Amino acid sequence: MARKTKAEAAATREALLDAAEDMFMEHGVARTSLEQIARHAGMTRGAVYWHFKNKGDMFRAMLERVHMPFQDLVDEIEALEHDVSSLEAIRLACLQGLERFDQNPRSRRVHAILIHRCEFFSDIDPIAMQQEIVDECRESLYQHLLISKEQQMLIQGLSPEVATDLLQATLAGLFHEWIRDPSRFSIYERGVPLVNQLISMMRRSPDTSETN
Amino acid sequence: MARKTKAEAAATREALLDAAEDMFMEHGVARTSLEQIARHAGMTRGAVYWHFKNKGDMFRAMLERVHMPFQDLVDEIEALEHDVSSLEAIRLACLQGLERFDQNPRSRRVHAILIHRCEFFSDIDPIAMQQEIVDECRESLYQHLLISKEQQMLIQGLSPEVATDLLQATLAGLFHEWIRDPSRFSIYERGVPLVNQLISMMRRSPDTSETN
DNA sequence: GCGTTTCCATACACAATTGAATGTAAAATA
DNA sequence: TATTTTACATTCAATTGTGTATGGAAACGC
Repeated sequence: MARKTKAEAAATREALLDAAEDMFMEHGVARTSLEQIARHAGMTRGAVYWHFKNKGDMFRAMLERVHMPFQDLVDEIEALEHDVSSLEAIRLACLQGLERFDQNPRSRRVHAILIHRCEFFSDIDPIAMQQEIVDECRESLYQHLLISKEQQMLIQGLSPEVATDLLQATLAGLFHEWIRDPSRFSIYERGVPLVNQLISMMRRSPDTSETN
Repeated sequence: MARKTKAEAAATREALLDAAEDMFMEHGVARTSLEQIARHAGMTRGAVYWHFKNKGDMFRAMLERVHMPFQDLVDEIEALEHDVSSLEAIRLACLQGLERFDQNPRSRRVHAILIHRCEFFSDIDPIAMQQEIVDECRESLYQHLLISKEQQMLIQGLSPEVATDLLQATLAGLFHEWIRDPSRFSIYERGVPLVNQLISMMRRSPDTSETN
């Protein structure tokens, strides 16, 4: 086989990852062989074993193409329109996140694979990967809700801990419900009223003069 | 091999399912062979193929041992202590469900397998199974929240649809967070304040005289 | 008590993957 | 331009899992 340009080689690498996404999504990770992936990309297993160590390595590379921490969303919001309360920043970051998922089919597909199309294999632990993502999001939420509490933005009797549990659970539940079959509804359209309703129920009304 | 008593045969069937749960949980469904399951139960594949058609059939049987619809919980609540509002019935049913999960290790394990330890295989579609469970729960919640709305139990501006989305998402999110690693926290201890807080935020306070 | 059925072990044939070894022609490099 | 890498394709050996067929002894029906 003729050697390819560096650019061409990079292109086949991407093509292999695209093919992997396709096959993983359609048949599940365990039930797709490297042969199937290679064929679907118009190559052979030789190409796969050149670019990746094995299926686990391929999976990892697939995930790295769409990684997007929640804190980055908050940072973007706070950088863009400053002078906004932390509770409002959270709300806007959530809405922004929903929009991203709604409009980035690759991110959607990869997350669907991570959650519903794979189990253990080789040295990859998808559950641990999900845990990492959730923990990062949760920690970010908690930090901002802690500030919200200090800023007297939360209704009385609502601790930042419970608020975090509530928001995180709601977002996770919505996400899981949606990712199970994204064609059923738009996560954005269902999520926006959900987030707004929840945040509004948690936000202290400014006129009342409650203490703590 | 000698023939066993009917009782003995039933016992080995249960033992095989127990072994399947163990191995599925530990290594994932795809990566455990029927040989491994049989060995772990102290038998051979002959026993497996006698009691079950194949791995998919075994999986289905495993699920049937722990099936528990949400509506049954509500029915139990309403049968036990009648004269309770539908919103309160939902709340109690949720708490009851949390307690069940907390105290039934088999149910916990099987659900963990369904959600995190399997993907497609043979004629089994785990995602569709999850969908069925969620849809049943969702429909039950919706019916009762519809009644709650008619009974003027919900705060103004909260539709039964959004209330359903909210409750279902929260429960699902909590459940997923917990099932990912049940040793991290007790779903009951975290869930009780979560459910109470959410329901209380949705419930209209009785003294005010809002309309609709 | 006798035939039949049941419950399971053993053995076999078959297919599917995997990792590695080898080949090769063009691109890089010097 | 000569040499060395690179980017794959092809082939091979080995493993693993599956479904089925067969056998045997004890339990069950009568």
